[in-house]
Amino acid sequence: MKRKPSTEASAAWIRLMRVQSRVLDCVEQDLKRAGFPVLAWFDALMELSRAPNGELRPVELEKQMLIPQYSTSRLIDRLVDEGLAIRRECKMDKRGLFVEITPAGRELYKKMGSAYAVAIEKHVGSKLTDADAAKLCGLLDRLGCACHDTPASPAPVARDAVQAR
Amino acid sequence: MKRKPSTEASAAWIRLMRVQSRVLDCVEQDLKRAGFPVLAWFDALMELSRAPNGELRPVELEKQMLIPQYSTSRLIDRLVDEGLAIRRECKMDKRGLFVEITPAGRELYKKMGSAYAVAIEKHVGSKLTDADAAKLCGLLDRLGCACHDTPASPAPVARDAVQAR
DNA sequence: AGTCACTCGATGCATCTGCATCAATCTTGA
DNA sequence: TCAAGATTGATGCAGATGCATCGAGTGACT
Repeated sequence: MKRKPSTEASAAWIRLMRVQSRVLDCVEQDLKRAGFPVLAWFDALMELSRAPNGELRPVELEKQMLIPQYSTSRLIDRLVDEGLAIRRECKMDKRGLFVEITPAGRELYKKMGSAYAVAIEKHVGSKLTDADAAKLCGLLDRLGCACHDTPASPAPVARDAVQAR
Repeated sequence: MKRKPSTEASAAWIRLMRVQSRVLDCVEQDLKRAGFPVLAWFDALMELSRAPNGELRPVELEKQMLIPQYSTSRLIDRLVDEGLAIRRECKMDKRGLFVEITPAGRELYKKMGSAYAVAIEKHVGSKLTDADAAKLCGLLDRLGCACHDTPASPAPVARDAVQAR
């Protein structure tokens, strides 16, 4: 019944953990050295700037980013503190609110996007052929069926939220 | 000019982040539900129990686990607090010390190992053939090497040469 | 020997995270 | 209509993490 994991499966697990940890670290360090905030901020700004009117309910942001509710709440706190977003009243549901990206937020999003693209190319793109990257995608998808991203996406950088731990 | 990452590379990056986050979460939750501590403890106990005499210098542990120095120091604190390891004097180098796994540590390592193996099989092994797992290993390995620090980036600050650990 | 640069491990501090819980509001159903 | 329950977002608290720095010890060079 409970077959032991094969050596191949174990090896894949170990590499999955180690390689992502290392690659994430490299990318985050590159961005940090360039004076940018953590990737989670970028993800949030991306979701907001894609949303109609540049605004979202926190609960929507939470679903997009796959992070816990309290985490969303505090992320919004920080974005608001930095003037990258504002909280707006939600008239339809007085429990809730809207978070709207500010011009400063859009500007940071844009600049960060370029640096991010460079970092991804440096730490991922340059090490794999497109065909191998596609193969890697296929294999990874089988491990986590929750990633329905269209590879045919025309966007330059990550068009989907990048999970920052 | 900075070449943009291909869509394939971006997709691979996104999946690498999301899938590992998700799989790690699944495995950690399985272990937590069974009453075990976090995986970092297991990793440490594994390194210790593999080492000759069941003891290692913190600096060695740090290299094996790829975590920062202070993180190692505090992980050892917790292991010692739980009676899973002890700190021993190091006569060869009075700056340093040895960390030695205790019988309780070995026992936890063993029990946790079984649960861990089941979880890996469930969340990784069962989803890939051995051949595919091997292919995945090969692709991931190519991402793992050398994150060399090129200060060639046009970014503002290029201060410390922080090496990713 | 004396100096200087370096390694090893610990720790103070600020921040971040996970967990539990809260108040306010909405929805449901009798 | 009103009570019961669910949903939304915030927060107090404990523990974890990142960063910088410290003190002790080592090793090399003069």
